[in-house]
Amino acid sequence: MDPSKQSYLTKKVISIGVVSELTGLSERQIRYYEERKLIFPKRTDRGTRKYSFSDVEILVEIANKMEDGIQTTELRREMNKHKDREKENNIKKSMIRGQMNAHFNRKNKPL
Amino acid sequence: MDPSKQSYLTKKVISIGVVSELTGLSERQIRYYEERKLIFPKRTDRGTRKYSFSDVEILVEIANKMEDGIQTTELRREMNKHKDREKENNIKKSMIRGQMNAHFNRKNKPL
DNA sequence: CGTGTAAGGAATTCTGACACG
DNA sequence: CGTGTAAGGAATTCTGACACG
Repeated sequence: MDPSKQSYLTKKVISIGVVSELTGLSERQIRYYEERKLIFPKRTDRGTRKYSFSDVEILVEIANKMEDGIQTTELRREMNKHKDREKENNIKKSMIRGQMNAHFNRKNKPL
Repeated sequence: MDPSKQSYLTKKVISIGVVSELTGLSERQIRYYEERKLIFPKRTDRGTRKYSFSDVEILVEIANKMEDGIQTTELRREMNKHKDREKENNIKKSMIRGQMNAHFNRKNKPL
C-alpha cells in the first residue's frame, strides 16, 4: 500500500533494450506482443517506448506461455479474463466500502 | 525483505534522460554529481549510464541540499558518515547473530 | 565551484517492409 | 503466425573542452 513502492513497480521508465536484456526476448518480439495487445508501454514525446517492472513481469509470463505453444490470441483472451475478475473484485470492494460507510455514517455522523 | 521488491528499488535500468525528467536535474548536473562521487550509476557494455529508483531518490536529496547552498564536498562527507553508521550497525547485527547462534548451538546442538 | 553549451561520434530506437512458413 | 533482418532517419548518450564567475 506504500504509494512509493507501488510506483517503482508501475512507473514506466525502462527502454526496450533493457527490457530485452531483462526478459531474454528480442526487441522484435516485444514490439510484436504490443501489436497483439498483450503489453502497453508508455511513449515518450518522441515515440520511444517505456516499460515498468510490472510490464517486464508480464513479458516473462508471456514468454513462458509462448514456449508452451499458446497463441497470442489465446493469451489476450486469458488476460481479459484476469482483468474482468479484477473489475469484479473492485466492484465488490466498493460495494463493501459503501456498506461500511453507510454503517458508520448512521452511527457516527447522524447529521 | 521481499527480494523482488528490493530489486525494483536497486536494479539499475533507468537511462539519464529519464532520470533527468524524474528529478528535474539537468544531465550535466547528474553527471557532475557522479564526478563528485555522490552517485554511482552502472554502465552498460557501451558506456551508457543506468540508474536505479534508489539512485533517483538520492539525487532528489542531493538537489535539495544543493539548493540549501551545501557544497558537493560536504555532501560527500555526509554520505560517508551515513555509510559508516550502516557499517557499524552491520557489525553489531552480526555480533548479535553470533551470540544468538552460540546460545542456540549450546542448547540445541550439543555436539 | 557548479553548470551551460557546441562538437563529433557512437549506439539506440522507430517504422514499414520483405522473408520464411 | 511469429520472428529475423536490412534500411534510413531521428533522438540519445558520451567525452573533453571552453565559458562564466
